[in-house]
Amino acid sequence: MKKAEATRLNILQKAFELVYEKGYQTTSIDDILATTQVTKGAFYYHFKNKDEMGIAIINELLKPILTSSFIEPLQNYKNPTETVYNLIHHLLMENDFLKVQHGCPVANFTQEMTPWNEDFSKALNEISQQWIKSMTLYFEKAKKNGLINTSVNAKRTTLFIMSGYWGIRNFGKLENNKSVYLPYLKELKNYLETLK
Amino acid sequence: MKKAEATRLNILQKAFELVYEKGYQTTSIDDILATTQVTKGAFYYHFKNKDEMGIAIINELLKPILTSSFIEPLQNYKNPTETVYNLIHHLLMENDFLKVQHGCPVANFTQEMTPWNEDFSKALNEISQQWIKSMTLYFEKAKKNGLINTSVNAKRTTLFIMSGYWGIRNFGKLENNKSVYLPYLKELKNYLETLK
DNA sequence: ACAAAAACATACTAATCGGTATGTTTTGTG
DNA sequence: CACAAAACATACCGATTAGTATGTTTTTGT
Repeated sequence: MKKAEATRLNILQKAFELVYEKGYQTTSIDDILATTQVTKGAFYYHFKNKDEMGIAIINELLKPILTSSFIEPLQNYKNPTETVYNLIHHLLMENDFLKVQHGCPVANFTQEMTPWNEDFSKALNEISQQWIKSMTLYFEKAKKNGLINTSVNAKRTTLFIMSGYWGIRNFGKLENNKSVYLPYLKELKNYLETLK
Repeated sequence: MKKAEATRLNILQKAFELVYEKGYQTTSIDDILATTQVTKGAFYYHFKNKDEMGIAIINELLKPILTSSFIEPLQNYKNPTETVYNLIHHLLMENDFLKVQHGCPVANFTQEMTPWNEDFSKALNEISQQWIKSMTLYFEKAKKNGLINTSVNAKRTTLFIMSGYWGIRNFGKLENNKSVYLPYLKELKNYLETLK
C-alpha cells in the first residue's frame, strides 16, 4: 500500500506543476502521463476522471501547503503590522513554491474552474475562508491586546488585505516581474500603520 | 462594406460573452459559430485563427469599453476620496457590463492567456498600464491641489487600489455574490481617507 | 506458497478540436 | 449590366481529447 500512495502523490505533484504553469484546461492527461511516466491505466486507477484529480490537487496538495504558508506565520504573535507585512512579504518575495510568472494557484483555479465545476469552487472557498478566518482572528486578538486601534474592523481589514494580495499576484503574472511587488509592499506597510 | 463589419463585430461581441462566461480555452470556435449563426467560412474570413480573434476582443471590445469605465470617471475632477471611491463602487455594484460571477475580464484573460500566448499579455498590459497611468496622474493632480497629503506616493497608491480591485473581483467570482464587495468598499473608503 | 485483490499496462474509441480546401453568393464599381 | 473582389457557406481533415476495455503484474493476507 506504500508504493501506490507514492504513485498517486507523484501524479498530484507533477500535475499541479503543469497546471500551475499552463492552466488546467490546457494541461492534458497525456501531458501528465508523459511527465510522470505513469500509464493511463495507473492514472485512472487512482482518479475517476480529470476533475477528480483537480479537486485532489486542491485538497491534498494546495490546502496543506498554503495553510502552513498563510496561517502558521500568524500563530507567532507579535506586532501585527510587522507580522502581517512579513507574511505577505515572504509570500511574494521569498516563498519558492509560488512563482511570480504563474500567479496565485488558488486565484488561477478560481478564474478557470469556477464556471466549469462547482466542486472546485467549494474546495477553493474552503481554503480562502480558512485564510480569512485565521487573519480575522489575528486582528481581533491584536485589538484586545491594544496593538491596533479598536475601531479597526477585523474582517473588513482582512478582506482588504487578501484582495490586495490576490490582485498584486495578478499584476506580477501579467508583467512577469517581481518588481511590481515592491511598491505594493510599501503601500501595504503604510496601510498597516494606519491600523494602529 | 458595412454588413461585413457588422458580422465581425457580432462575432467579437458574442465570442466575448461566451469567453467571459466560460473561459477562453473552453469556448470553442463551434460554440461561437452556434451562438452567432455565422459559418466557419465567415469566421475565418474575418480572423486568421482563434487567438487573433481573442486579441481583437481585447483591443477592439474590452479596451474602449473599459477605458470609458475606468478612465473617464477620473476626468471629472472633484474630491479624490469620493471620486475614486465612486469609481470603484460603480464598477463593482452598478456597471452591468461586468458580472460578479464572471470576475474581471482583464484578470480572467491574464490568468488564462499569459502562459499561452505573449500577444495577449501585451494587449492586456496596455489596458492595465492605461488604468495605472490615468489614476496616477489623477493623484498627482490631487496632491498639487492640496486635496491629498503630499507624502502620498501616487503610483504606489494606484497600484495598491488596483490590486485590491482585482482581488475583490476574484473573491466575488469565487463566492458568486456581490455581498463581499460591501466590506471591501468600506475598507477602501477608510484607506482613501488616510490619504488626506 | 497461493489465491485474491490491488496496482498498473496497452490498445483502443468516439467525440471534439482548430483549421483548410473549395466552393457559392453578395456587393461595390466602372 | 458586367465582372472582379469581398463576403460567406459547406464539407472535410488530421490531431488531440478524455475516457474505457481488457489485459498483465505486483502486492498482500492467510
